[in-house]
Amino acid sequence: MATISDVANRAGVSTATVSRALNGKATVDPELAARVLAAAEELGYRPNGPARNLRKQETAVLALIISDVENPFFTAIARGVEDVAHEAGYSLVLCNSDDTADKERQYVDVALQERVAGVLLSPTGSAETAELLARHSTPVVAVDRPLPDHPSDTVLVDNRLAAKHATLHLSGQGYGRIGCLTGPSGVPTADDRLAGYRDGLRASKLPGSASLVRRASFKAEGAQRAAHALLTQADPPDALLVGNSAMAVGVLEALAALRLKPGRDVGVVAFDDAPWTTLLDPPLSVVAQPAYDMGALAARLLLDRISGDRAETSTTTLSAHLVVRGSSSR
Amino acid sequence: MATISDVANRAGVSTATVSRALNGKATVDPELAARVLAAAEELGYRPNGPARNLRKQETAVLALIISDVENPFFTAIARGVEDVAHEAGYSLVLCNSDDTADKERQYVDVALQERVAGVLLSPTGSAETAELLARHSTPVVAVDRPLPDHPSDTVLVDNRLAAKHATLHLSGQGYGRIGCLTGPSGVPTADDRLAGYRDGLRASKLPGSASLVRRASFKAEGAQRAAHALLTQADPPDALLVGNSAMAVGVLEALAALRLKPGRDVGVVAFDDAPWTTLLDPPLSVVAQPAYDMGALAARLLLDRISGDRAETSTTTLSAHLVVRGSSSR
DNA sequence: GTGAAAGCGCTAACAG
DNA sequence: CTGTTAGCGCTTTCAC
Repeated sequence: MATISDVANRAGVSTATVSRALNGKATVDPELAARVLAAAEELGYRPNGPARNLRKQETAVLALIISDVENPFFTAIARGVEDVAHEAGYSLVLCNSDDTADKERQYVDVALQERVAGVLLSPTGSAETAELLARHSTPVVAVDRPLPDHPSDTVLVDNRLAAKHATLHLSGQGYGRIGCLTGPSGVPTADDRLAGYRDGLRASKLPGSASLVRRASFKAEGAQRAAHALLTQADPPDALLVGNSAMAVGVLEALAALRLKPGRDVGVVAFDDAPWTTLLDPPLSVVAQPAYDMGALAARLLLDRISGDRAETSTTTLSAHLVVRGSSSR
Repeated sequence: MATISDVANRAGVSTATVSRALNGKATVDPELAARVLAAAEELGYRPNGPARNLRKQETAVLALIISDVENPFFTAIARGVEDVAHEAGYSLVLCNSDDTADKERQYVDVALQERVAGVLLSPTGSAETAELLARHSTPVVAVDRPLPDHPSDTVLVDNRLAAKHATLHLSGQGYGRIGCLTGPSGVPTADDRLAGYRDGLRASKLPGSASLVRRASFKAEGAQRAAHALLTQADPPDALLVGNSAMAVGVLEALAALRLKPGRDVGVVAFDDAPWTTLLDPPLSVVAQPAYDMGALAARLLLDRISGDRAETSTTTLSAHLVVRGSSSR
């Protein structure tokens, strides 16, 4: 592949001039600049990224490490990140941690090695990753979940409050035995939603009970089993607060299998909005999270930090809002 | 950040030895190797990726350029790619072209600059991109759509045949005026599905008519408008073949707004399976594409080509299969 | 088995 | 305004 000196030879100038011309530095004779541009074009010249990055000691790439590319919540975040990154001339490397501390550490490792300008992370909660990041000076912002132990810029949503509101809504609709299906213990979003659910129960003077709560992975399958167990036990719940939209699929399947109708038989509110929720009969009530905005904001914070504009770390908590549809009233 | 010579100093050896030790070359005194490893650990040393890439004239990263991270079909492909890439020690850079020739070219450009080992591309159809790729020697494999004009390794699905089967199925269920809602003209998958639909019509001796066909972007919104127009015209279709799952959402919304029930009033088959399709009443019949497998296969082809194992380019066409559910029978 | 030294392609002083 | 030159951090001959 053509190098800068090939271009220099062809244009009859030095490599320095080529570099200046190609990078749009002011001080280049227009005529020479034109010759350089022409030569570069003819040769199909592309600057060698690694060489440039090595020399400049910086890259124009951001890494985004999320737990699941197939989860619409995270892809919406990715969209937000990508739009502002792209706007600012940065590329985005997307990585899947699968919510695994090990894969997460591996990806953080390569991000560090490749000397990315910054990393956006939805942390699994592994202290090791946080440690790793803290030891190096690469700017980081945590999205959706905080980075354990080490303060960093963070963009969260107020899951606890949203869960409380959803629970109060259910209670207000006359459901008296509200259950909760949330994610794995230790995952902050899962724990916060559970806490908010308990807040809601308390505020509406409803009885809480361990038998009304189940945990599962944030996937459809586990949620289906958990919902089935919950609904077939003695004294089953008459409403369910569900941890995310993938789980909602499982819950709805379990309901259908038991010939229970959302709303009429069992009130349902799930976290995450999705385009298909309005197609159901009845449509699904949801807690909509501002995923795109979270991504965009996180990217902006990261870019600011990269350019050294801010010193103090900040935590921004966005609010989610309840969208009431048919599945949460009889 | 610590460099290789910091490590060398601390271990009391040369940088060459550090390099050899860290890369697991056989010929290093075990005792020295241990000292090197210890020093590297203590300093939190990470090899400088750009420097290494520059020196080795190669990188361990693959670029995947798709039109939409929020489209489950493409994320499933990404999953397949990522799993095999990761397995082979490669990282994946994911980029969104938004089905825009311009963004696509831009991303191909950075991929070329960063000297990625190879690129996987779901081409928009822009000849310019194909040209660009062909001029440089970076290995490429096209996924889901062929690269215009320039032969390359390609992984496709037989959209045409699948569309024909779906149409025949609809006709077999007694629908006599089958319509088709497909993607933008020029997008091969959209055109192939339309062609297959026409094949199906012909094979079942059903009348074709321009008034039964509409094009829209592969998104819900446009599809909703198009479906509404189709269904409110004189002599509306009694069944619809729909281009993808996002469009299906729009179509189903249009149907609901018109108080038309899928299956009973209008038969519906849509491309792409999705977890929520079984939650609908009636459940949605779909053409399921082997997206994950496409990604995995494409990645394997690319890896083979990178290691120079193959010379001839190949085109692999996978088949999609019809999943019959309630929306395509009365 | 180990070290010295060259050089990957580029940018940024520094001279002219 | 342009060219010469050094050097980013690493791997890899080439000597020893």
